[in-house]
Amino acid sequence: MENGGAALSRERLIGELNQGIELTRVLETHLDYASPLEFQRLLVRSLLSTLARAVSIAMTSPQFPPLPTPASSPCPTDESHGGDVHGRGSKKRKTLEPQWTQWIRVSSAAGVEAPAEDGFSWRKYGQKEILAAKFPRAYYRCSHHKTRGCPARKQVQRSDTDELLFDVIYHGVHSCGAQGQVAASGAAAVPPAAEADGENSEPRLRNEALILNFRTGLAIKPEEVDGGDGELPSPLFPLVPGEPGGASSTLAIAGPSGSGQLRVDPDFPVLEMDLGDFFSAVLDPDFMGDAVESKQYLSSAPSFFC
DNA sequence: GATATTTGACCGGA
DNA sequence: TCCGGTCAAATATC
Repeated sequence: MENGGAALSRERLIGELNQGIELTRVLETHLDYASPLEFQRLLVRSLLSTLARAVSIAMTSPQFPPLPTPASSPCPTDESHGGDVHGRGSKKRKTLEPQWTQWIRVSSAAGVEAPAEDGFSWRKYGQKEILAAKFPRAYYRCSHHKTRGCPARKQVQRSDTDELLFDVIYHGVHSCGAQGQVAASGAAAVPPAAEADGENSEPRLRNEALILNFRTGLAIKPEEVDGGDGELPSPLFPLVPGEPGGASSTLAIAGPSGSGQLRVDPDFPVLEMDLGDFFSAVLDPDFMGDAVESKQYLSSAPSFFC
């Protein structure tokens, strides 16, 4: 309750640091691809911006609640803590899995009960009415929770203010390494290109492969762009694959830049860009030559991997 | 029949 | 004691 603010700051800090990791990874990827220097420079700039924000959060919120475990890495290096799986007799262990949390806002087409797939296979294990919320919160865990002990979980809750928006909170990271199993869930799975390269895919392509998944059928509406002065929860977010038939799903980012656009840092307005170009360019270096014009890009790769 | 979802109950932290 | 998170039996769907 009274720790809500500090906890939120901590989560935001984790999110910022996590973004820094992802930015570094993307930068590394694009170094491999000998991407334009300007693009690489912007990645570095985004990285610096993210780290600066992390430092700012840490400095303005000096009293973070102590972490229950000494884990300093966002990656679940050891799943043995608390024996997350098959914990008979202990039905609640929310403090045993700090790892990292990510706030995401996606909006789906009207009538959709839940945000579309985010690249992983989830299994719903509970739903709860939340006191302060109009809509119940749904609890999901990775489908490989039992078979592989994957600790990844997520909470999905419809926004009170906008029924088309969903707040998705991710807990933990996928240790199952099954980012490609979306195909089993049907919609917008692995695009032809990704499938073709799947056999020869390399580790460095993991993020690209995941995000390429979202490029298929993804419709982004750069609409209702309205400035604001709030804080951006985290530019890191899973994307929303559209309907197979082309029905649009809208990706929205909660934050000062409103829906349809991503602003990396309020202090760096130069890094504001259109999402459609952003995804098509950043997430697929092969297309950069076509997509990169005079805009700048940065990473938004979901941080599900270690 | 296998798998996924729903839902009420239980547990534990605050 | 309240409330959020999880379990697990019942139910639905494929």
